[in-house]
Amino acid sequence: MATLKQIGAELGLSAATVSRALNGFPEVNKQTVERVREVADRIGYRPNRIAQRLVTGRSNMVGMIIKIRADMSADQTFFEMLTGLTAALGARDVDLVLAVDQDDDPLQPYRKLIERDILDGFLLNAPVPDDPRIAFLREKNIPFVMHGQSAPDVDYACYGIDNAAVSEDAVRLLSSLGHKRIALINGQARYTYAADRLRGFRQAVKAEGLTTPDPFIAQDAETENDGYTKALEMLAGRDGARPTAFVCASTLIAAGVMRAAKDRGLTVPEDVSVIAHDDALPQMKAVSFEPALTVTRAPLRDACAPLANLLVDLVGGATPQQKIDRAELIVRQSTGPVPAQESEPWP
Amino acid sequence: MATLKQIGAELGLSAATVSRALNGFPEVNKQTVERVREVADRIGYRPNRIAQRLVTGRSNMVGMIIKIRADMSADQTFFEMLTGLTAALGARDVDLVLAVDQDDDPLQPYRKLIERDILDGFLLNAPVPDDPRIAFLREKNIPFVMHGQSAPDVDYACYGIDNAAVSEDAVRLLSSLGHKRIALINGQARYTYAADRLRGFRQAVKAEGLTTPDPFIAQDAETENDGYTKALEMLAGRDGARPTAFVCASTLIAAGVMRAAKDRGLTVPEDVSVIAHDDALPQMKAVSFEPALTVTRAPLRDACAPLANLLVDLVGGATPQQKIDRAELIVRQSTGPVPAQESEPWP
DNA sequence: TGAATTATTCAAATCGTTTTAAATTTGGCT
DNA sequence: AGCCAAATTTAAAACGATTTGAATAATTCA
Repeated sequence: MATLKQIGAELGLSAATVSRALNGFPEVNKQTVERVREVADRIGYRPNRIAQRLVTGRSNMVGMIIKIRADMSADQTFFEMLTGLTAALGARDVDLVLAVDQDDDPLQPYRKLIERDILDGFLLNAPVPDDPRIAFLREKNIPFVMHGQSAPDVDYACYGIDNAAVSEDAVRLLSSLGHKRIALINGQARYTYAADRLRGFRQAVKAEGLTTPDPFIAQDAETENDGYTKALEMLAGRDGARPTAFVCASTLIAAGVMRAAKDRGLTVPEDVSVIAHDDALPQMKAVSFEPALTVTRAPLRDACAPLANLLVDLVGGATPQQKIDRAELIVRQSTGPVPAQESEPWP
Repeated sequence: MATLKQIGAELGLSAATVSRALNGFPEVNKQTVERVREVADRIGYRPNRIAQRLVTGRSNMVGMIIKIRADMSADQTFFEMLTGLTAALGARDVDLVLAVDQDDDPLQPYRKLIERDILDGFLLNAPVPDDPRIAFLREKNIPFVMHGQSAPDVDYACYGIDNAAVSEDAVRLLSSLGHKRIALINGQARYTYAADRLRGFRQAVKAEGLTTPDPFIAQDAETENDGYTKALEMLAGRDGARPTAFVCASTLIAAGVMRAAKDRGLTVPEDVSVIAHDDALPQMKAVSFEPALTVTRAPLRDACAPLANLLVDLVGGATPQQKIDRAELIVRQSTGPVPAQESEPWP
């Protein structure tokens, strides 16, 4: 392996000058920079990361803990994030070290990795209210960036979408189409994102002068089948009134809802409108639904670069920044005007 | 952070002696070792990995590339392996760096990580015949361990199970129960493991004096639904004869096969016997099948420690070792004697 | 007791880079 | 020529561990 010293020897320069030349310091003679670059290229010089890290005190590695659910099912979103994050971090010359959370104690894997003492920071995801990881990492003074946020106003670095607005946009659209009976099939209630969606939903429903009775708000839906069974139940109705519109936590759930509608002999969007939040996962494309699905869209992949950059900057000494984007509302064919005979609010 | 020098200063010793004391060198006075240990414990000394790595030339990190399928679906087995591998590697003080294979070129992610020059070796999985990664890594002289093997006899480090024997055991069991019409629903044909299973199946069928016509050998089954549809097809029979037994690549596929049998009005094991290979994934437990599933069992989790140890040893200079274990045959209730009226070979 | 071992310990080099402080060269100006 | 400032380069220290070769202390043997 080529070293700075070797390059220096070849050119009659010191390692220090070579280092500066390659790192673009302004005080190096332009011709010298040229010559150094040329030799470095020729012999294929690559800086020794370890040496670099020893002296800078940074490792250029960040960690991420994967939380595996009790049933060990693989999280579809995980690969999407993993792909995007390794690419975004790689662009800034940072590597991702993964570990798995298999304990009951959510902090244990962080402790283990911190003890190793080779990571510059952590990427956190799936925040819950009062997430214990935040206090823990903060106390240890270890940089981290959260995907999403554990509460509406936080002062740690985070990036995510406005989940309350996601529901609000959906409800407003449906209300403008005349819908008065809007159901929600929400995700895992323990996560903050779901709490935010629920809050936004309730607020928007109220703001539109409507109500949604509890039986028509479902929590903890995950699979297509969850969407199917919950929608089937809801479509049985109450006192002869059934929801005319569904707000779904994911396109997967929306698929289940649409299947339920079909099984009940209802068509979308003539009888029932369906809108979902779309993480833009490759395997569940909203456009290829029949009819094409109206969504609030915020590709998970788009979060990767901001998260990576936020973290790398933070490690570099920047101050923690919060960034909350708004999901895009894309109206397609799964939402339509409320059917005339169903345009009354809940009895 | 505590350093060797600090400990030495406190005890009036040189850093060199402290280093040796902590690393158990024999030439250090026992009392000295005691005193050093005591101080190190008290101030919570942890060796600086980076410094250690600079001088030893090792990084104590190994890489693994995750291949994501075209549909981006998460591989169920991946999390199981990831969990076990991080634990097994961690026990030997090694970290796992992950990257994602998203290119058409299977070598690209390896190139990128190698270029980074921070990894001691690689863990490979899902070998295919003539796997290009082998020649590539070998040429670059980078240690690696394969989970499974790309061909029957190889000279690189690997650990796996005897996949030909898996099928042979299954066929032999079924044959001993009188079955003459045995079907195979195999996994992804492009992988070596599936080729081995097919080879073992054909050999065993022949050895038992039987045949299995091509329509009753299915390839590329992955999901429960694949198992369902392929079994449904096969159970329609040929010239009035249907398979009396199924050998399945996974418990998931077996679940589909059993559903298909049920839909055809057949009961397991009275009308149809089902045997599967069981990777012992937590979400698809063979014992909780109705009836409990007969399997060849080789927990994926059990492969993690051998793989980790093989690789760490290899990095440490050991010679590449091949280890092939035999899966355990566990007879439960899903296999039984062939029904009397179906005990004839294919017409 | 003195010499020869043996058991401990130490100073210094090493790994390859970055960075500080000092030294050298260059150029401009009087 | 002489002097000052700017431009460029260098030597050396630093990061924190391991390891080599040498030095010192403790023991053994004659």
